[in-house]
Amino acid sequence: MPASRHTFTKDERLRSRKLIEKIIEEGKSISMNPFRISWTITELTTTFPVQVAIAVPKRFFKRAVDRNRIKRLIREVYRKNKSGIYSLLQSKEKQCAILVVFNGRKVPDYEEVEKKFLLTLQRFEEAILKNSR
RNA sequence: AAAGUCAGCCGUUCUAUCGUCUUCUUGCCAUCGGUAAGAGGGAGGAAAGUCCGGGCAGCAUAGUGCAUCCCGCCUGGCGAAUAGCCGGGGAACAAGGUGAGCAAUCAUCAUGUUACAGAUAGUGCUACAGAAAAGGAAACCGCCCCAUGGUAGCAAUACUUUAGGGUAAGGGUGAAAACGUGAGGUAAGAGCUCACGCUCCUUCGUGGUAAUGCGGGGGAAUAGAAAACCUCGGGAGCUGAAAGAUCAAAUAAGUUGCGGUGAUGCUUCAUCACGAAACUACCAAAGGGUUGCACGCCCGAUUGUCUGUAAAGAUAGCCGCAACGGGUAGAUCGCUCGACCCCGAAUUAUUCGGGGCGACAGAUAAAUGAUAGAAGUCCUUUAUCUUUGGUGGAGGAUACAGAACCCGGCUUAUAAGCUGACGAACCAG
Repeated sequence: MPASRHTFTKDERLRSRKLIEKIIEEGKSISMNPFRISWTITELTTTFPVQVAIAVPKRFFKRAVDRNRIKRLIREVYRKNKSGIYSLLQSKEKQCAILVVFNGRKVPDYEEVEKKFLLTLQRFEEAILKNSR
């Protein structure tokens, strides 16, 4: 597994309706403005340790262009900074399904997303560590 | 002129790094997939709203009515199209020019506008203001008559108070005041009467493919809005890609239970008897279909075996219903070229073959991207030169917006640029 590469292929995306429903029903979550991460430790059908889905609510962003833009920004930041989570989960030999929700009201720029999402990811890693003990 | 408004056209480009979906080729792992590399392709004029019309798919389909939805002047062209667009014409309306008329109004000219069937089928509505807002209703001011009191006057009469009545001409309110103008008439007035005029219906003649125009006769009515309901005419079977198909059987086979039929009546023919054929009814005996509803219509087992003297009964088969069973947000297909044109063949409205024309993203919790830099275009400012311009510097702007089965339209959103129209001044009055 070439963990150093910043890829984001089909298998790294969370594409199963069932799993998403499972996260919403029984997953744990942390919030940190403007992001919210929900996850559940489960077995996946892929060899990657994590599958991610990104959601932007239609309530706050009526136009599809805005929603697409936000999703793409979050995806880029995740793609470039996912290695920490990967190595963490691989060391625990676990797999995880994650749902990222953007709760802001304005379309952010790249710098803002990078700064805040990285912080959120850190909190997420800490939460995983706590839970596995 | 400039700003601006409206309509149409157009809808910037390149490089680097890191990524993404898809097709093909090659290598490796390995077996129908994974992975790596390379090459090709990867949002729009509206992809949007989902407002019309189709293709395609499934289900349904004798027929009629009701409901629901869509369309609404005529004609020619394009078109699959009763959609839409373009051209021509008709009608209505608007503010103008010219002419006729006492006037209302009419004729004509050019321009613009029109979801342009019906408000004279019916029900309801018409804010505010106003006395009154739709049975030809309504009396605030005004006008007139009669009675009565007062003042002035010799008197006629004039002014005036109060009560009753008449009056829709005038004023005022309003988007709109219930036909308009002129004359007669009257106490004052009024379609009360007459003439002319406006609107609608009908009939005859005539021009036009038609919408409809012109002329004559007869009749009726007189506000607006049909984008309030509605009426008339024309059209539409219903549901939409989460359609639908396939993935070992795929809500099948099979099993069980319940109900029914098996075994109704009548007519004709035939026989010693058994029987045969057709019809009808309960709605059959249960049930099903007609996919919004109703009427109506249609489908639907009735064929054997056994027991019994017979009546009848049992059962197979068949029909219907219910339960069990198997499946359940996974994969593949649909899913990416065509409602196009020409020729030939078969054949009778389709198929096959060949050629041409124009297109050629195919994702599925959602690919087509992110970051950095540069160019282009436009604006502001500034410097300079060979000054109606050119060349530099600095700063700013670069819209609306993201495919979701596919087409043809409509509607709405749009920076900058381009094109056209309107729009100032001047002249005249």
